[in-house]
Amino acid sequence: MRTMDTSASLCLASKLRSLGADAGDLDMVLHAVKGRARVAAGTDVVRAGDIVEHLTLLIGGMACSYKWSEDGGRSIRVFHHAGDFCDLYQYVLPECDSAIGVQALTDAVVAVINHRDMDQLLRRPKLALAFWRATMLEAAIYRKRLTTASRRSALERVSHLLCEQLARSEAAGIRCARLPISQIDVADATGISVVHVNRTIQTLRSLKALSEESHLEVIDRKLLAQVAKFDGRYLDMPRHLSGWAVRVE
Amino acid sequence: MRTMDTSASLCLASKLRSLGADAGDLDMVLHAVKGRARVAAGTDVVRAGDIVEHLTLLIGGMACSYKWSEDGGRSIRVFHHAGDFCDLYQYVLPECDSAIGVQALTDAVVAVINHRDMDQLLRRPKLALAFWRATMLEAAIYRKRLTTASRRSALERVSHLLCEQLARSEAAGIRCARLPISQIDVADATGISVVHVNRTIQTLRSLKALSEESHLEVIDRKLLAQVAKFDGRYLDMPRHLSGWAVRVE
DNA sequence: CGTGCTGTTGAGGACGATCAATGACGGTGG
DNA sequence: CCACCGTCATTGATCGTCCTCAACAGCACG
Repeated sequence: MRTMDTSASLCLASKLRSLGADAGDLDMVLHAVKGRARVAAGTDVVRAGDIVEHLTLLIGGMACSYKWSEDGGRSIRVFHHAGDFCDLYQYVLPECDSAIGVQALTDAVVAVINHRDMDQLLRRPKLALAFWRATMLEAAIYRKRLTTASRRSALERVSHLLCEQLARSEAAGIRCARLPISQIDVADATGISVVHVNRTIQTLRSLKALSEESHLEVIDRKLLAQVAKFDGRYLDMPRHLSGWAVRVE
Repeated sequence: MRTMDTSASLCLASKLRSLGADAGDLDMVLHAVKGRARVAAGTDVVRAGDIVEHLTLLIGGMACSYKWSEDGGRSIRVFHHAGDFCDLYQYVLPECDSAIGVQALTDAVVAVINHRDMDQLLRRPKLALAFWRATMLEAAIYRKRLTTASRRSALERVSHLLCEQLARSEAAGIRCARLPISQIDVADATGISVVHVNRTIQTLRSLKALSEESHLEVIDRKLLAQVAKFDGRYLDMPRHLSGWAVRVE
């Protein structure tokens, strides 16, 4: 394994294993992963509009997929955590939605898998299913957000978003209550105005769910989850597949 | 082909072909399709909570996937048209989200493919990719709706929903301006209150985009698409893959 | 020491939810 | 045939959430 360091193979391996891949599968994937690189916070990992010939893999740090809407606003579709594939959809549906960009929220580490190599990897049925599941997991996130987005109050939406990111960053092995997300990011991800996001966050602070500091730091996860009506099971699929112990909150 | 009639094999075949499957793939799939059945409008095709051992295929008619939310309201996640798989996610992610039901909106015809047979089908790489793409197409719908849901006005959301269903029913080979959807369905799908959906539809009627009758009938697609800021390209992926001519509106 | 970005606060107003009632229509049983 | 019921569509009135505009404070940056 010259092309990958330990942390990289660790986060990718645990992810794929949890999706049902076996040891042989993992080995093939790790051999296909190329071009590890550092990206500074705030810069684009995948530029909107580029035609990509490879799949981008987020090894470390946090990023977001966004799109510019007609009216000039940025809309964030989803956040990415260590181990996530940033543009799997580009491989599955080439030429579709190439206007999506991926931006690093923190200093990040990325790697790539060429689409040509993906073709080979998918000849392994279990691996194909694992990749399929990865996209389904993302779809489950969209579905969940869809119901929360159109039906719930700003307080619920914001706290649900925070719960989701916290749960996912934990699933990626990072246990940190502070999220590297600005209030503007929250606004762009929820569709709520920045001003109202600010007031909402202040409400969460007064409830003692978030810290008083100006960055986003969760101090009472249980309360936050309660406010958000957060039920993380929709993210737990990997745990089920891999037969891990059910999480005890 | 004893198990399927012409229309059934037609709609399924054209769908899979557009997703990249070849003739041999199609043949295998058609052999795996079993148990064709009629379902009356209003009844459940897939009962919420049931553990299904097969994949349900909508051959004819229209249906919707819905879920009961905590507060007793019904939330519609997505509408299904002829040729759609109703519960592909159940195969990919067993035990996840089994609380989703599928209800027929019109008299419908359904068939099934056993999960065991799916395992066999997926050994064919092209077919696996085709199924993967089918779920990605659904995910694209969720993504699109996510941005419209959280950012746009009721008028845009409702008209966008109508445009989407019209485009999809046309993609399924049905060219009919009348949609078999009640205002309640629209409300449950958009997250807007029934009362406000009604007022919104009246606005669309006064704009001459919808007919004056009490059912939903589109009389000016162009205007509706304009109001909705509808760009159907996110649904056009099958056309791209199959190299079909680009649709001329 | 300006410049730009993020966070914060205030005031006014629009959009859409909610509650409540009524109408239209088809089906069902008398 | 008609009274009754359930479902869906429609209308009015009130009210709350959240958007918009506008201004300012803190902080990092050159």
